Amino acid sequence: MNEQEFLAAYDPGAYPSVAVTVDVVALTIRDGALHLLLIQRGQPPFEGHWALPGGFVRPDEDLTAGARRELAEETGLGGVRLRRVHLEQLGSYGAPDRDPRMRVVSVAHLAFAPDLPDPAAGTDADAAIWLPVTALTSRQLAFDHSRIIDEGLERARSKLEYTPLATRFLAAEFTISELRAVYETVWGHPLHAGNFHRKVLSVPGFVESTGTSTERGGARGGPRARLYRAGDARLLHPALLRPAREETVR
Amino acid sequence: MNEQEFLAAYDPGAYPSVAVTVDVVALTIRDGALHLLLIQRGQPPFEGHWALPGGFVRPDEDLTAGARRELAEETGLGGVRLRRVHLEQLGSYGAPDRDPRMRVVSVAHLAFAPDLPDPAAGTDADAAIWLPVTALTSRQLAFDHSRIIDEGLERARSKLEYTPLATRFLAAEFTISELRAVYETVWGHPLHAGNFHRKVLSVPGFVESTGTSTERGGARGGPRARLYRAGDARLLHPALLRPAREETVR
DNA sequence: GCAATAGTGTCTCTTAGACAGTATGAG
DNA sequence: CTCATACTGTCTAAGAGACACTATTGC
Repeated sequence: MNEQEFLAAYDPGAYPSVAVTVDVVALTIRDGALHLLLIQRGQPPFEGHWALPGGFVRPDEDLTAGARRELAEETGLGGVRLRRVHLEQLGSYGAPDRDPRMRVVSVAHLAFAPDLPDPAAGTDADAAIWLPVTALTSRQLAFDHSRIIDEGLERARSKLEYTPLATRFLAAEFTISELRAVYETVWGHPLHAGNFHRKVLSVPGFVESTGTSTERGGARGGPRARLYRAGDARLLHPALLRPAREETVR
Repeated sequence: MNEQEFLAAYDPGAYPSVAVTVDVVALTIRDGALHLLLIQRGQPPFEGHWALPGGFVRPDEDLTAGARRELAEETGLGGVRLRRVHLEQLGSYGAPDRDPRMRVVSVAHLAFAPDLPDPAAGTDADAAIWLPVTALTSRQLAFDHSRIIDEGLERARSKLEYTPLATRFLAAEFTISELRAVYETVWGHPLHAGNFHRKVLSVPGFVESTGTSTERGGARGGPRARLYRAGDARLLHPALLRPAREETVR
């Protein structure tokens, strides 16, 4: 914020120009597994590789608005269903050599979506799919998207601890078991059903009862479950902490 | 990531160009109060207003490297002392109208520094000061820096809960009381000395004993305090949670 | 009937926090 | 001496997690 800016006011070419993109790590749960929205690149560089949905931020749109637009384009979603998707900024990635063509700073976002239909092919011809995150290791991802995804997944795991955002993976009404399945899927390990149940109901504002129950019991038997919807809490207190593993702490 | 990019590979003028700056919310503790590094702008827009230190990211530097460079320029720091400063990315701010001259996306960073000398006037002629954060309300800040500072302060308060970064506000060796003063200053309310003491020592890897003590007791009497240095933990487990206030949760 | 599930009760261990108490050392 | 401070002991309440148990449903 010095002379350079002053000059820039009169000569827009005097500042170092950078391309800014928005990318989205969009997560959903399908068939009991965590899935990630990816597109297959149709052009070089990284032609044929998988990449995060994203694109250049437009002149008149905010960063988060750009991310929401990109998500809408790739999923074919709109209106109410898109509004149920949680979207937050994840971080910016701007290593000078991350794109071989030019200096690109990517503002990555993180999205939590309820189970969505298969992506409609967007305005562009790139193939888009929901890919299980367990299948990621064998894929060659474009740019530094592998790292962005890693940080997005860790953010997601962490967010489930202290926010009620797990409900964003579910329909408007859900059972405690379905909510538990979200935690188990995102955290990757089983939880104790009874303790989880009591814990969720004890956190103020996490869920509120609808007064109704499911029409049927579980697929393999069991009583009908009560239905809940998301409560008004924005933070969980006390939080639902993952069991701490020593290796993550040091 | 579509045709536009493909074109851009051949015509660097085809993508929407944006200026990218790095700004730094640099915090330190002086005289028992939390201080923030600000510079006074010498040019329009917002001439005479206070602003965060920052500037354009250079073509061959990473975002965080740019933030560290800006911090070094404004504080006159270098070498070992700069390396003791904690620096992390806070978030990016890119509302289309945040800078009246052109589209600017700012990648904000958050820095925790031990008590530093008064800023040397940097390469530019802008005045730089450490301002107590309590004095911020009466100041007109440039751009959206007021919001960036708010989010930086909240991030700082939150980070003290689950990371050992409070030690970054202190010298390499410190007493438990000094550490408690950091928490009290950043969180803005007093803590129980005895319980804090026991809690800090019980968290694995938070602090480790140096085996030495201070030369003198406190200014108003009392025994000499043992000295500690930062331990090897990167996360505190269990965390030191702020007492939850209902209004922050809803 | 059998097996799986929803939901509740109870016990133990850990932790947070309130409070008290002792030793030390500056003024 | 006085008093603030460093540090420790003890008690209580809350919460996490293990385990057990009942009731309900699909097959």
